[in-house]
Amino acid sequence: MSEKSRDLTKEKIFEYCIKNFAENGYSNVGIRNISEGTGLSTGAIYYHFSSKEKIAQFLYDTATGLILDRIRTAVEKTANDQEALKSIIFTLFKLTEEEPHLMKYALYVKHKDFLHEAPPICSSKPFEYIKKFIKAKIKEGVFEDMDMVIAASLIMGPVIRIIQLKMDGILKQDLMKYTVPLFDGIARSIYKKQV
Amino acid sequence: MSEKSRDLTKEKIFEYCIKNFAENGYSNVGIRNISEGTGLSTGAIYYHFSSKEKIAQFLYDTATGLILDRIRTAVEKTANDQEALKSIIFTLFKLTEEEPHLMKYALYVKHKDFLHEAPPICSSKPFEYIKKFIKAKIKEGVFEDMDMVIAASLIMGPVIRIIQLKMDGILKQDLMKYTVPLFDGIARSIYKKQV
DNA sequence: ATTTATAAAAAGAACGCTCGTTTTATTAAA
DNA sequence: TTTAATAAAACGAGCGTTCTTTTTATAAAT
Repeated sequence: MSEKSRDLTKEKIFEYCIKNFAENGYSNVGIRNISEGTGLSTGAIYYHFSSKEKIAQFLYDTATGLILDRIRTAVEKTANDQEALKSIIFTLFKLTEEEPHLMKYALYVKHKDFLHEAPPICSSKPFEYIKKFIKAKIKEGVFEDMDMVIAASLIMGPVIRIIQLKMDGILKQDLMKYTVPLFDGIARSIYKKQV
Repeated sequence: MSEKSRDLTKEKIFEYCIKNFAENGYSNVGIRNISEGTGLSTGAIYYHFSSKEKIAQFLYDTATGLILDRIRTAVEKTANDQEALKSIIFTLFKLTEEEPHLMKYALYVKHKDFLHEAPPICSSKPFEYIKKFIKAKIKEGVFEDMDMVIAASLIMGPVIRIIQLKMDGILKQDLMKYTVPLFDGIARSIYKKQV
């Protein structure tokens, strides 16, 4: 069979699983659920993934990869430092609105439960990228000189928190509207005072 | 049997479950695990809790109650506003160091997966209390006037984030040492400028 | 162009195991 | 003697996975 067919099937599994793992929890979604939801047989699923865990692994890699791509593209497009951080926040908010399942999977699903090799989400590709970004800004003197742990928490903490509020259904409004006020708040805590 | 005996058994189950649910995930801890871990039979467990879900419910109520108590006590002991927020942060950090399983259970375990009645953790007792606290401070003019969602995220986001870093094993150092620098950062973003 | 050979892909029944729970029996306390 | 508490075996359902069979696509041979 063609490569197209294989990719199509894998994509079907990806689509269904990322949605349902995030929504119902990894343990609450069985192979038979996936089978029903995708219209594939258990045999077909096991032909493409040697185990349920391998599906989760594939989801994890794909999801973190997609998020990283979006962030990197956003940063590379911006000219100045002030805009870069704002752009990261905006991108994450937009991604949450556009692909809530992707974001839910990346932030919520307890990967440690079933992915024994995977690092905790805070050490995943996108977060590592942002960490490097922060470190560079401190070195350049754009951000106040402070402990990396403190800086990373002050910057990403509020962003993740507000995303979770949205994903929990507490926040009904469009996340993107919060970009500027949240950025302003974060900026006060980390940007160097211009005396 | 005496009430003491009943409470002792319940406590044994509580101790074992809060530790293992947080560590291994609700679905990965079976009744037989609990039985082995506590030295009780499945019959004994089901005599005290009519279902596994009821255990989780009990853990949730107890854990959030304990955290709320600690926060409330801390706030009530402090005299001025500046100290109150710092005290909340310190208390949460201390609690993380002293009772990591309690904190892990409260922040990590996906309650929605099995507790269909329970609110998301951000709407639990401790968080509601802190929300009220923030709202009051804004009204009093201590905190800058801003959207509640923004304020809550700017304050609790970094705190939760740093706690998670510790619980993930990324942060090795004592959390309490981060109280002051983190508070200072948060303060810059929310306290009213004294012009 | 049609047939045939080969492997990829999918189907679906079956297996063994573990789960949450129930049942029945036994022990300890009042 | 009656009830609270524990023990342990048993039940049915559902799980992840494997196995065997059938279908489908691809390419070479006629």
